[in-house]
Amino acid sequence: MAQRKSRSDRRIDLIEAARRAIIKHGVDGVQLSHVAEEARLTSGAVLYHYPDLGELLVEAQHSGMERFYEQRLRQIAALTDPATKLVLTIKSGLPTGPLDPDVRLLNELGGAAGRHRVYGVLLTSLYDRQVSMYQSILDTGSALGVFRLTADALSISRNLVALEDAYGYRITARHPLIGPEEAAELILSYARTVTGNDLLH
Amino acid sequence: MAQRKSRSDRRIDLIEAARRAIIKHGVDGVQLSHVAEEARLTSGAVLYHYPDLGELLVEAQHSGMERFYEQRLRQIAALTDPATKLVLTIKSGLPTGPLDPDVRLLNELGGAAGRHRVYGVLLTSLYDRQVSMYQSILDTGSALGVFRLTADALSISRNLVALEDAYGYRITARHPLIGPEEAAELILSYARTVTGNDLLH
DNA sequence: TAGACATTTGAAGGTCAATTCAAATACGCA
DNA sequence: TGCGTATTTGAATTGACCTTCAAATGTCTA
Repeated sequence: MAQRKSRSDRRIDLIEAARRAIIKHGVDGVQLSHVAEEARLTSGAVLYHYPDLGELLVEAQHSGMERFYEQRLRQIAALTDPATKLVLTIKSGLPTGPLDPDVRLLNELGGAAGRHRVYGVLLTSLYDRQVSMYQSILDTGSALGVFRLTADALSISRNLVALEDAYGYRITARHPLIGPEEAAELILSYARTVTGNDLLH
Repeated sequence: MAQRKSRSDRRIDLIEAARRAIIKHGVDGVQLSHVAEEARLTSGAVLYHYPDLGELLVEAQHSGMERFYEQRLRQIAALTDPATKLVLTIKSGLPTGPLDPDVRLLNELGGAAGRHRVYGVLLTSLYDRQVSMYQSILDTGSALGVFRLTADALSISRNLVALEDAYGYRITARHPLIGPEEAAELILSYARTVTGNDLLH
């Protein structure tokens, strides 16, 4: 028998198991048994904690997104220079490689968002928060005279997040010429143009 | 009984039916019965033409992509002015709204591309061709002195396609503030900066 | 240590989808 | 018109998954 765990501990395990299962089989392909296997439990045990698999999947996606977002915030929290901040933020939005689990998970949502309203809402809220993140960096840099923006900070931020997203897809799809470094360079090329800053790294 | 059709006609029908089914249920959620229903046939009839559902789905995605790409080429074929061409190309890469079937279909691939190599290859090849499309417009405009590029045409093209992709996702996910017009404006704002052209439309 | 309770298992059942195939049906062609 | 063949149906089989639940097992506490 698998190790017994408290309700809350087990739920955390199950959410992680669900994340792995989604990455392997897709939001619309995951089965109860996949999650059970990832968690090293039987289907019955999973059902005991989450009578509705759909709810577990939504929670898994939600927690995955939060983790991704908070990681990004944490990475720049200590920094002060807007240019350094911007460069690091761009890099933190890209997968480390085709197998990066966080980005893989987010990518699974792309298609599902069009079909399941919940996922659309989740994805939209993540996008908006990431935009705000960039916007505050750009505004600060602008106020300090480090950046000379060629367009409003909101539009630039929206484009920056959009670029991250798209290259995330390209990288997980294994584009032979575009990996994490190349993608970062492409986004930086945009960022340099619109900020008028060299953005050295 | 459903109308009898020739092998080739029925296969075309089935590919269209599969496209609709994928949009409704996702690549990993489609079932034989879904496709049969869309085609107004029984499962047996579908199996008679495509013994392997997986192959039908790949063909459906493939043909959907080709159609999307050729539509775009056709739209700009008659135009001569690079600026007009660029503007129209940008618009033709965006969905008409959250329900646009072509973009919905493509979006379904995003997640699957990380799991199924075939889909990754398909998606990558579409991306590369779209990049070439932009690149040729930029090169021409540059040669004519209409565009004054702030970076190499390849990088700009990659970013333009990336932006289209990403806003396609935002729109199908029903972002409350970003629709087809707003997305076009955002991409145009980038295009204006990097081409030094007003890109009026 | 014993009893109570929470968690997990494993088996049984029902449902649903894929698959197979013989029979029916419609079409092309002699 | 009638024969032969390609296409489609419908029913039967099989297998997979979900769901339920009684029993087993571990943990906590009195």
